[in-house]
Amino acid sequence: MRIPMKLKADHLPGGPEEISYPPEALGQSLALVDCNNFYASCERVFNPKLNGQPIVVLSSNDACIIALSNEAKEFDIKVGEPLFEKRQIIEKNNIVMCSSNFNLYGDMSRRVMDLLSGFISDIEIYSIDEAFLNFSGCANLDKGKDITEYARTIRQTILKCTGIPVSIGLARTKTLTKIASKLAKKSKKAGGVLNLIDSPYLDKALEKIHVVDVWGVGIKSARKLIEKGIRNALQLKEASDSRIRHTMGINGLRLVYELRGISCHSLDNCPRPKKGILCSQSFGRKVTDIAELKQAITAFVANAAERLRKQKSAARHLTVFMLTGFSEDKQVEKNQSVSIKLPTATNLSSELIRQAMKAVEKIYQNGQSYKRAGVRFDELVPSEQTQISLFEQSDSDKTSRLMETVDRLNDKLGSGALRYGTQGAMHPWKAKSEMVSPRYTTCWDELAEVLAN
DNA sequence: TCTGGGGTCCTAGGACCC
DNA sequence: TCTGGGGTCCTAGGACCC
Repeated sequence: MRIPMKLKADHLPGGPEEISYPPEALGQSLALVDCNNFYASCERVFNPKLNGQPIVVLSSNDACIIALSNEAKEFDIKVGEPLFEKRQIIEKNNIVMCSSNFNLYGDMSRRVMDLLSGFISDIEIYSIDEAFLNFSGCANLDKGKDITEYARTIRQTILKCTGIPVSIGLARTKTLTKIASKLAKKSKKAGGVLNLIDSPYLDKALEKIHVVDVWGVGIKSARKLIEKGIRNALQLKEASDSRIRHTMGINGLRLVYELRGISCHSLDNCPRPKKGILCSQSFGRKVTDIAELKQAITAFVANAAERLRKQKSAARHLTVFMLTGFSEDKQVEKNQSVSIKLPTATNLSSELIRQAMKAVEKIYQNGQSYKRAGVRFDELVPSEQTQISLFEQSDSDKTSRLMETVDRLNDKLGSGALRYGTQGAMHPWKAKSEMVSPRYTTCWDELAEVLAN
Protein backbone atom coordinates (compact mmCIF):
# COMPACT_ATOMS: atom_id res chain seq x y z
CA MET A 1 0.00 0.00 0.00
CA ARG A 2 1.72 3.15 -1.19
CA ILE A 3 1.00 6.82 -0.79
CA PRO A 4 -2.06 7.29 -2.97
CA MET A 5 -1.26 10.72 -4.23
CA LYS A 6 1.51 11.81 -6.48
CA LEU A 7 2.17 14.64 -4.10
CA LYS A 8 5.77 15.05 -5.05
CA ALA A 9 7.75 18.12 -4.26
CA ASP A 10 7.51 19.31 -7.86
CA HIS A 11 3.80 18.76 -8.14
CA LEU A 12 1.31 21.38 -7.08
CA PRO A 13 -2.25 20.16 -7.43
CA GLY A 14 -5.06 22.62 -7.89
CA GLY A 15 -7.07 20.95 -5.16
CA PRO A 16 -8.10 17.55 -3.83
CA GLU A 17 -11.00 17.34 -6.26
CA GLU A 18 -8.61 17.18 -9.19
CA ILE A 19 -7.02 13.95 -8.09
CA SER A 20 -8.69 10.59 -7.96
CA TYR A 21 -7.97 8.64 -4.82
CA PRO A 22 -7.95 4.91 -4.41
CA PRO A 23 -10.45 3.79 -1.77
CA GLU A 24 -7.78 3.04 0.82
CA ALA A 25 -6.76 6.70 0.82
CA LEU A 26 -10.17 7.64 2.16
CA GLY A 27 -11.53 4.61 3.94
CA GLN A 28 -8.83 3.44 6.32
CA SER A 29 -9.46 2.92 10.00
CA LEU A 30 -6.26 3.82 11.78
CA ALA A 31 -5.29 4.09 15.41
CA LEU A 32 -2.45 5.69 17.29
CA VAL A 33 -1.51 4.05 20.56
CA ASP A 34 0.50 6.46 22.67
CA CYS A 35 1.96 5.63 26.07
CA ASN A 36 1.15 8.28 28.66
CA ASN A 37 4.21 10.07 30.07
CA PHE A 38 6.18 7.01 29.02
CA TYR A 39 9.49 7.47 30.85
CA ALA A 40 7.76 8.55 34.04
CA SER A 41 5.34 5.61 33.78
CA CYS A 42 8.27 3.19 33.36
CA GLU A 43 9.92 4.53 36.50
CA ARG A 44 6.67 3.89 38.36
CA VAL A 45 6.41 0.31 37.16
CA PHE A 46 9.76 -0.42 38.80
CA ASN A 47 9.18 1.75 41.83
CA PRO A 48 5.50 1.69 42.81
CA LYS A 49 6.23 4.10 45.67
CA LEU A 50 6.24 6.78 42.99
CA ASN A 51 2.57 6.25 42.20
CA GLY A 52 0.62 9.46 42.74
CA GLN A 53 3.79 11.48 43.26
CA PRO A 54 4.99 14.21 40.91
CA ILE A 55 8.03 12.95 38.93
CA VAL A 56 10.45 14.46 36.45
CA VAL A 57 12.87 12.34 34.40
CA LEU A 58 16.24 13.91 33.54
CA SER A 59 18.50 13.59 30.50
CA SER A 60 22.07 12.34 30.66
CA ASN A 61 24.26 14.57 32.83
CA ASP A 62 20.96 15.39 34.56
CA ALA A 63 20.92 18.52 32.47
CA CYS A 64 17.43 18.65 31.03
CA ILE A 65 13.92 17.59 31.95
CA ILE A 66 12.78 15.06 29.36
CA ALA A 67 9.57 13.70 30.86
CA LEU A 68 6.99 14.55 33.53
CA SER A 69 4.22 12.70 35.28
CA ASN A 70 0.74 14.26 35.21
CA GLU A 71 1.21 15.50 38.77
CA ALA A 72 4.42 17.31 37.79
CA LYS A 73 2.69 18.93 34.82
CA GLU A 74 0.52 20.85 37.31
CA PHE A 75 3.56 22.99 38.04
CA ASP A 76 5.23 25.44 35.69
CA ILE A 77 7.59 22.87 34.14
CA LYS A 78 7.81 21.73 30.54
CA VAL A 79 9.64 18.99 28.67
CA GLY A 80 13.02 20.16 27.36
CA GLU A 81 13.66 22.81 29.97
CA PRO A 82 17.06 22.84 31.66
CA LEU A 83 17.02 21.58 35.22
CA PHE A 84 18.80 24.59 36.71
CA GLU A 85 15.93 26.86 35.70
CA LYS A 86 13.35 24.73 37.51
CA ARG A 87 15.32 23.40 40.43
CA GLN A 88 13.64 25.77 42.88
CA ILE A 89 10.13 24.73 41.87
CA ILE A 90 11.14 21.08 42.00
CA GLU A 91 12.64 21.27 45.46
CA LYS A 92 9.90 23.44 46.90
CA ASN A 93 7.19 21.01 45.79
CA ASN A 94 9.00 17.76 46.59
CA ILE A 95 8.98 16.65 42.99
CA VAL A 96 10.93 13.40 42.59
CA MET A 97 13.85 13.53 40.13
CA CYS A 98 14.84 10.35 38.26
CA SER A 99 17.95 10.01 36.10
CA SER A 100 17.00 8.42 32.81
CA ASN A 101 17.46 4.71 32.21
CA PHE A 102 17.07 4.05 28.51
CA ASN A 103 17.71 0.33 28.75
CA LEU A 104 14.69 0.04 31.00
CA TYR A 105 12.51 2.15 28.70
CA GLY A 106 13.57 0.16 25.65
CA ASP A 107 12.67 -3.05 27.41
CA MET A 108 9.25 -1.80 28.47
CA SER A 109 8.64 -0.51 24.96
CA ARG A 110 9.27 -3.97 23.50
CA ARG A 111 6.75 -5.49 25.87
CA VAL A 112 4.07 -2.98 24.89
CA MET A 113 4.76 -3.41 21.15
CA ASP A 114 4.69 -7.21 21.42
CA LEU A 115 1.26 -7.05 23.00
CA LEU A 116 0.00 -4.69 20.29
CA SER A 117 1.32 -6.98 17.55
CA GLY A 118 -0.77 -9.74 19.11
CA PHE A 119 -3.93 -7.73 18.49
CA ILE A 120 -3.19 -6.32 15.03
CA SER A 121 -0.67 -7.53 12.49
CA ASP A 122 -0.59 -4.32 10.44
CA ILE A 123 1.41 -2.17 12.84
CA GLU A 124 4.04 0.53 12.53
CA ILE A 125 6.21 1.12 15.56
CA TYR A 126 6.68 4.83 15.24
CA SER A 127 8.79 5.63 18.28
CA ILE A 128 9.74 4.23 21.65
CA ASP A 129 6.27 5.00 23.01
CA GLU A 130 3.96 5.14 19.98
CA ALA A 131 2.58 2.79 17.38
CA PHE A 132 0.13 3.17 14.50
CA LEU A 133 -2.33 0.33 13.92
CA ASN A 134 -4.40 -0.33 10.81
CA PHE A 135 -7.78 -1.84 11.63
CA SER A 136 -8.88 -1.99 8.00
CA GLY A 137 -9.49 -5.59 7.10
CA CYS A 138 -8.81 -6.75 10.64
CA ALA A 139 -10.31 -10.21 11.10
CA ASN A 140 -11.22 -9.62 14.75
CA LEU A 141 -13.52 -6.78 13.73
CA ASP A 142 -15.34 -8.49 10.90
CA LYS A 143 -18.29 -9.63 12.95
CA GLY A 144 -19.51 -6.11 13.56
CA LYS A 145 -17.54 -5.67 16.73
CA ASP A 146 -17.35 -2.04 17.70
CA ILE A 147 -13.96 -0.58 16.96
CA THR A 148 -14.02 1.71 19.99
CA GLU A 149 -14.72 -1.23 22.28
CA TYR A 150 -11.90 -3.16 20.69
CA ALA A 151 -9.54 -0.25 21.34
CA ARG A 152 -10.63 -0.24 24.99
CA THR A 153 -9.80 -3.91 25.26
CA ILE A 154 -6.33 -3.21 23.88
CA ARG A 155 -5.86 -0.38 26.33
CA GLN A 156 -6.88 -2.46 29.33
CA THR A 157 -4.68 -5.36 28.29
CA ILE A 158 -1.59 -3.14 28.00
CA LEU A 159 -2.25 -1.61 31.39
CA LYS A 160 -2.83 -4.97 33.05
CA CYS A 161 0.17 -6.73 31.52
CA THR A 162 2.77 -3.94 31.64
CA GLY A 163 1.49 -1.31 34.04
CA ILE A 164 1.81 1.35 31.35
CA PRO A 165 -1.27 3.53 30.72
CA VAL A 166 -1.89 4.34 27.06
CA SER A 167 -4.21 6.60 25.07
CA ILE A 168 -5.70 5.53 21.76
CA GLY A 169 -6.91 7.82 19.00
CA LEU A 170 -8.91 6.45 16.07
CA ALA A 171 -9.31 8.27 12.77
CA ARG A 172 -8.97 8.10 8.98
CA THR A 173 -5.41 9.44 8.69
CA LYS A 174 -2.29 9.36 10.80
CA THR A 175 -2.41 13.11 11.43
CA LEU A 176 -6.00 12.82 12.65
CA THR A 177 -5.17 9.89 14.95
CA LYS A 178 -2.50 12.07 16.54
CA ILE A 179 -5.14 14.66 17.32
CA ALA A 180 -7.60 12.03 18.54
CA SER A 181 -5.08 10.53 20.95
CA LYS A 182 -4.12 13.96 22.25
CA LEU A 183 -7.75 14.68 23.03
CA ALA A 184 -8.24 11.20 24.47
CA LYS A 185 -5.46 11.93 26.89
CA LYS A 186 -7.00 15.22 28.04
CA SER A 187 -10.63 14.20 28.29
CA LYS A 188 -11.80 12.41 31.43
CA LYS A 189 -15.00 11.35 29.65
CA ALA A 190 -13.12 9.58 26.85
CA GLY A 191 -11.53 7.09 29.22
CA GLY A 192 -8.35 6.97 27.18
CA VAL A 193 -9.97 6.18 23.82
CA LEU A 194 -11.37 8.66 21.30
CA ASN A 195 -12.86 7.64 17.98
CA LEU A 196 -13.02 10.34 15.31
CA ILE A 197 -13.72 7.99 12.40
CA ASP A 198 -16.58 9.58 10.42
CA SER A 199 -17.43 11.50 13.56
CA PRO A 200 -19.81 14.47 13.39
CA TYR A 201 -17.63 16.06 16.05
CA LEU A 202 -14.45 16.00 14.01
CA ASP A 203 -14.47 19.70 13.16
CA LYS A 204 -15.25 20.60 16.75
CA ALA A 205 -12.28 18.52 17.82
CA LEU A 206 -10.02 20.21 15.28
CA GLU A 207 -11.11 23.60 16.51
CA LYS A 208 -9.75 22.75 19.95
CA ILE A 209 -6.26 22.01 18.62
CA HIS A 210 -3.82 24.90 18.33
CA VAL A 211 -1.83 24.86 15.07
CA VAL A 212 1.45 24.34 16.86
CA ASP A 213 0.05 21.10 18.29
CA VAL A 214 -0.67 19.65 14.86
CA TRP A 215 1.74 16.87 13.88
CA GLY A 216 4.25 18.39 11.46
CA VAL A 217 3.76 22.02 12.47
CA GLY A 218 6.72 23.31 14.42
CA ILE A 219 7.30 26.65 16.01
CA LYS A 220 8.54 28.33 12.83
CA SER A 221 5.60 27.33 10.67
CA ALA A 222 3.15 28.06 13.50
CA ARG A 223 4.35 31.65 13.68
CA LYS A 224 3.84 32.12 9.97
CA LEU A 225 0.37 30.56 10.11
CA ILE A 226 -0.76 32.67 13.04
CA GLU A 227 0.37 35.77 11.17
CA LYS A 228 -2.07 34.77 8.44
CA GLY A 229 -4.86 34.26 10.94
CA ILE A 230 -4.66 30.47 11.02
CA ARG A 231 -4.73 29.54 14.69
CA ASN A 232 -6.31 26.14 15.01
CA ALA A 233 -6.41 22.84 13.14
CA LEU A 234 -9.85 23.53 11.68
CA GLN A 235 -8.68 26.79 10.11
CA LEU A 236 -5.63 24.97 8.80
CA LYS A 237 -7.82 22.27 7.26
CA GLU A 238 -9.86 24.92 5.45
CA ALA A 239 -6.93 27.02 4.22
CA SER A 240 -6.28 27.18 0.49
CA ASP A 241 -3.82 24.75 -1.04
CA SER A 242 -1.69 27.36 -2.76
CA ARG A 243 -1.35 29.39 0.42
CA ILE A 244 -0.19 26.39 2.40
CA ARG A 245 2.14 25.21 -0.33
CA HIS A 246 3.69 28.65 -0.34
CA THR A 247 4.22 28.97 3.42
CA MET A 248 4.96 25.39 4.41
CA GLY A 249 6.13 23.57 1.31
CA ILE A 250 5.07 20.15 0.17
CA ASN A 251 4.99 18.67 3.66
CA GLY A 252 2.58 21.36 4.76
CA LEU A 253 0.26 20.46 1.91
CA ARG A 254 0.39 16.77 2.77
CA LEU A 255 -0.43 17.64 6.34
CA VAL A 256 -3.49 19.70 5.37
CA TYR A 257 -4.79 16.89 3.15
CA GLU A 258 -4.44 14.55 6.07
CA LEU A 259 -6.56 16.89 8.19
CA ARG A 260 -9.20 16.63 5.44
CA GLY A 261 -9.22 12.88 5.81
CA ILE A 262 -7.15 12.12 2.72
CA SER A 263 -4.31 9.83 3.68
CA CYS A 264 -0.87 10.97 2.52
CA HIS A 265 1.18 9.02 5.02
CA SER A 266 0.62 5.31 4.73
CA LEU A 267 1.53 2.85 7.43
CA ASP A 268 5.14 1.79 7.24
CA ASN A 269 5.09 -1.67 8.73
CA CYS A 270 8.40 -2.87 7.46
CA PRO A 271 11.20 -1.14 9.30
CA ARG A 272 13.98 -0.12 6.96
CA PRO A 273 17.58 0.22 8.02
CA LYS A 274 18.61 3.67 9.16
CA LYS A 275 19.98 6.03 6.55
CA GLY A 276 22.44 7.60 8.91
CA ILE A 277 23.77 6.71 12.33
CA LEU A 278 25.10 9.19 14.79
CA CYS A 279 26.48 9.20 18.28
CA SER A 280 27.06 12.41 20.15
CA GLN A 281 27.17 13.72 23.67
CA SER A 282 27.48 16.85 25.70
CA PHE A 283 30.46 16.71 28.00
CA GLY A 284 28.76 18.57 30.81
CA ARG A 285 31.81 20.84 31.04
CA LYS A 286 34.32 22.54 28.79
CA VAL A 287 36.92 20.32 27.17
CA THR A 288 40.07 21.84 25.68
CA ASP A 289 42.49 18.93 25.57
CA ILE A 290 42.77 17.22 22.20
CA ALA A 291 43.66 13.88 23.79
CA GLU A 292 40.43 13.96 25.73
CA LEU A 293 38.46 14.87 22.63
CA LYS A 294 40.03 12.02 20.72
CA GLN A 295 39.18 9.62 23.49
CA ALA A 296 35.55 10.73 23.45
CA ILE A 297 35.27 10.54 19.66
CA THR A 298 36.85 7.08 19.68
CA ALA A 299 34.13 5.90 22.04
CA PHE A 300 31.42 7.50 19.87
CA VAL A 301 32.77 5.85 16.73
CA ALA A 302 32.92 2.45 18.43
CA ASN A 303 29.33 2.83 19.61
CA ALA A 304 28.00 3.97 16.24
CA ALA A 305 30.01 1.32 14.35
CA GLU A 306 28.47 -1.36 16.50
CA ARG A 307 24.98 -0.16 15.59
CA LEU A 308 26.12 -0.03 11.97
CA ARG A 309 27.15 -3.71 12.07
CA LYS A 310 23.99 -4.64 13.93
CA GLN A 311 21.84 -3.45 11.04
CA LYS A 312 24.30 -5.02 8.59
CA SER A 313 25.35 -1.73 7.02
CA ALA A 314 28.60 -0.10 6.08
CA ALA A 315 29.25 3.63 5.74
CA ARG A 316 30.73 5.46 2.82
CA HIS A 317 30.81 8.79 4.56
CA LEU A 318 31.87 9.97 7.99
CA THR A 319 31.41 13.32 9.70
CA VAL A 320 32.97 14.44 12.96
CA PHE A 321 31.48 17.54 14.56
CA MET A 322 32.47 19.55 17.59
CA LEU A 323 30.41 22.31 19.18
CA THR A 324 31.80 25.13 21.24
CA GLY A 325 28.62 25.51 23.27
CA PHE A 326 26.57 28.62 23.80
CA SER A 327 28.61 31.78 23.68
CA GLU A 328 28.47 34.42 26.40
CA ASP A 329 25.74 36.43 24.70
CA LYS A 330 23.54 33.30 24.47
CA GLN A 331 23.71 33.38 20.70
CA VAL A 332 24.23 30.25 18.64
CA GLU A 333 26.63 27.46 19.24
CA LYS A 334 29.57 27.29 16.91
CA ASN A 335 29.43 24.01 15.06
CA GLN A 336 32.60 22.87 13.39
CA SER A 337 32.61 19.73 11.34
CA VAL A 338 34.74 17.79 8.91
CA SER A 339 33.32 15.26 6.48
CA ILE A 340 35.34 12.48 4.99
CA LYS A 341 34.43 10.42 1.99
CA LEU A 342 35.76 6.99 2.86
CA PRO A 343 37.84 5.26 0.20
CA THR A 344 35.55 2.25 0.52
CA ALA A 345 32.42 1.62 2.53
CA THR A 346 33.23 0.02 5.85
CA ASN A 347 31.83 -0.81 9.27
CA LEU A 348 35.16 -1.71 10.78
CA SER A 349 35.80 0.19 14.00
CA SER A 350 39.56 0.39 13.51
CA GLU A 351 39.27 1.98 10.07
CA LEU A 352 36.49 4.35 11.13
CA ILE A 353 38.42 5.43 14.21
CA ARG A 354 41.54 6.09 12.15
CA GLN A 355 39.58 8.33 9.79
CA ALA A 356 37.75 10.07 12.64
CA MET A 357 41.05 10.93 14.33
CA LYS A 358 42.20 12.66 11.17
CA ALA A 359 39.02 14.70 11.24
CA VAL A 360 39.51 15.67 14.89
CA GLU A 361 42.99 16.95 14.14
CA LYS A 362 41.62 19.05 11.30
CA ILE A 363 38.91 20.63 13.40
CA TYR A 364 40.75 21.12 16.64
CA GLN A 365 42.06 24.56 17.40
CA ASN A 366 44.48 25.10 20.22
CA GLY A 367 42.87 27.02 23.05
CA GLN A 368 39.31 26.46 21.85
CA SER A 369 37.02 24.73 24.31
CA TYR A 370 34.30 22.30 23.31
CA LYS A 371 31.12 21.33 25.10
CA ARG A 372 29.75 18.76 22.79
CA ALA A 373 30.99 16.46 20.07
CA GLY A 374 29.84 13.60 17.93
CA VAL A 375 30.25 11.46 14.88
CA ARG A 376 27.83 10.61 12.09
CA PHE A 377 27.94 7.90 9.46
CA ASP A 378 26.10 8.53 6.20
CA GLU A 379 25.59 6.93 2.82
CA LEU A 380 25.01 3.57 4.36
CA VAL A 381 25.03 0.51 2.13
CA PRO A 382 24.24 -3.10 2.94
CA SER A 383 27.47 -4.66 4.14
CA GLU A 384 26.93 -7.63 1.86
CA GLN A 385 27.63 -5.29 -1.00
CA THR A 386 30.55 -3.68 0.70
CA GLN A 387 33.75 -3.82 -1.18
CA ILE A 388 37.03 -3.18 0.48
CA SER A 389 40.21 -2.59 -1.34
CA LEU A 390 42.55 -5.05 0.25
CA PHE A 391 45.85 -4.99 -1.50
CA GLU A 392 47.84 -3.81 -4.41
CA GLN A 393 48.26 -6.25 -7.23
CA SER A 394 51.98 -5.86 -7.05
CA ASP A 395 52.09 -7.34 -3.56
CA SER A 396 51.89 -10.95 -4.60
CA ASP A 397 52.86 -12.29 -1.20
CA LYS A 398 49.93 -10.56 0.48
CA THR A 399 47.66 -11.59 -2.36
CA SER A 400 48.27 -15.25 -1.88
CA ARG A 401 47.87 -15.02 1.89
CA LEU A 402 44.58 -13.23 1.42
CA MET A 403 43.31 -15.75 -1.06
CA GLU A 404 44.12 -18.49 1.38
CA THR A 405 42.14 -16.68 4.05
CA VAL A 406 39.18 -16.22 1.77
CA ASP A 407 39.20 -19.91 0.89
CA ARG A 408 39.43 -20.90 4.53
CA LEU A 409 36.55 -18.62 5.47
CA ASN A 410 34.50 -19.97 2.62
CA ASP A 411 35.06 -23.46 3.95
CA LYS A 412 33.89 -22.34 7.36
CA LEU A 413 30.92 -20.21 6.29
CA GLY A 414 29.83 -22.08 3.21
CA SER A 415 31.10 -21.56 -0.28
CA GLY A 416 30.31 -18.21 -1.80
CA ALA A 417 30.28 -16.38 1.52
CA LEU A 418 33.20 -14.37 0.25
CA ARG A 419 34.39 -13.71 -3.22
CA TYR A 420 37.40 -12.02 -4.66
CA GLY A 421 38.16 -10.61 -8.01
CA THR A 422 39.55 -7.62 -9.81
CA GLN A 423 37.68 -4.45 -10.38
CA GLY A 424 39.71 -3.66 -13.44
CA ALA A 425 37.20 -4.90 -15.94
CA MET A 426 34.57 -2.44 -14.81
CA HIS A 427 36.72 0.45 -13.78
CA PRO A 428 39.97 0.55 -15.70
CA TRP A 429 41.26 3.47 -13.69
CA LYS A 430 41.12 1.34 -10.55
CA ALA A 431 42.79 -1.62 -12.14
CA LYS A 432 45.61 -1.52 -9.65
CA SER A 433 43.58 -2.66 -6.68
CA GLU A 434 41.80 -5.93 -6.20
CA MET A 435 38.56 -6.24 -4.35
CA VAL A 436 37.02 -8.67 -1.94
CA SER A 437 33.31 -8.57 -1.19
CA PRO A 438 32.50 -10.01 2.21
CA ARG A 439 28.89 -11.04 2.44
CA TYR A 440 29.06 -11.74 6.11
CA THR A 441 30.11 -9.12 8.59
CA THR A 442 31.53 -11.77 10.87
CA CYS A 443 34.44 -12.02 8.48
CA TRP A 444 35.59 -8.49 9.02
CA ASP A 445 37.84 -9.07 11.97
CA GLU A 446 39.64 -11.98 10.45
CA LEU A 447 40.14 -10.11 7.21
CA ALA A 448 41.34 -7.07 9.08
CA GLU A 449 43.95 -9.19 10.78
CA VAL A 450 45.30 -10.39 7.47
CA LEU A 451 45.40 -6.84 6.27
CA ALA A 452 47.30 -5.63 9.26
CA ASN A 453 50.08 -8.15 8.77
C1' DT B 1 35.33 33.79 -27.91
C1' DC B 2 30.58 34.66 -26.99
C1' DT B 3 25.88 33.27 -26.05
C1' DG B 4 21.80 30.35 -23.93
C1' DG B 5 19.21 26.70 -21.71
C1' DG B 6 18.34 22.26 -19.74
C1' DG B 7 19.60 18.67 -16.83
C1' DT B 8 21.98 16.22 -12.96
C1' DC B 9 24.51 15.72 -8.88
C1' DC B 10 26.17 17.28 -4.54
C1' DT B 11 26.09 19.86 -0.26
C1' DA B 12 24.70 22.71 3.54
C1' DG B 13 21.20 24.14 6.09
C1' DG B 14 16.41 24.33 7.69
C1' DA B 15 12.44 22.33 9.77
C1' DC B 16 10.37 18.88 12.03
C1' DC B 17 9.66 14.51 14.86
C1' DC B 18 10.22 11.62 19.37
C1' DT C 1 28.12 27.12 36.24
C1' DC C 2 24.17 24.44 34.62
C1' DT C 3 20.37 23.87 27.66
C1' DG C 4 19.49 15.66 25.55
C1' DG C 5 20.39 12.39 21.89
C1' DG C 6 18.78 10.40 18.43
C1' DG C 7 16.49 10.53 13.54
C1' DT C 8 13.94 12.02 8.63
C1' DC C 9 12.89 14.76 4.66
C1' DC C 10 13.00 18.91 1.74
C1' DT C 11 15.06 22.96 -0.48
C1' DA C 12 18.17 26.22 -2.48
C1' DG C 13 22.23 27.06 -4.67
C1' DG C 14 26.56 25.86 -6.87
C1' DA C 15 29.32 23.04 -9.99
C1' DC C 16 29.41 20.73 -13.95
C1' DC C 17 28.03 18.70 -18.42
C1' DC C 18 25.96 18.78 -23.03
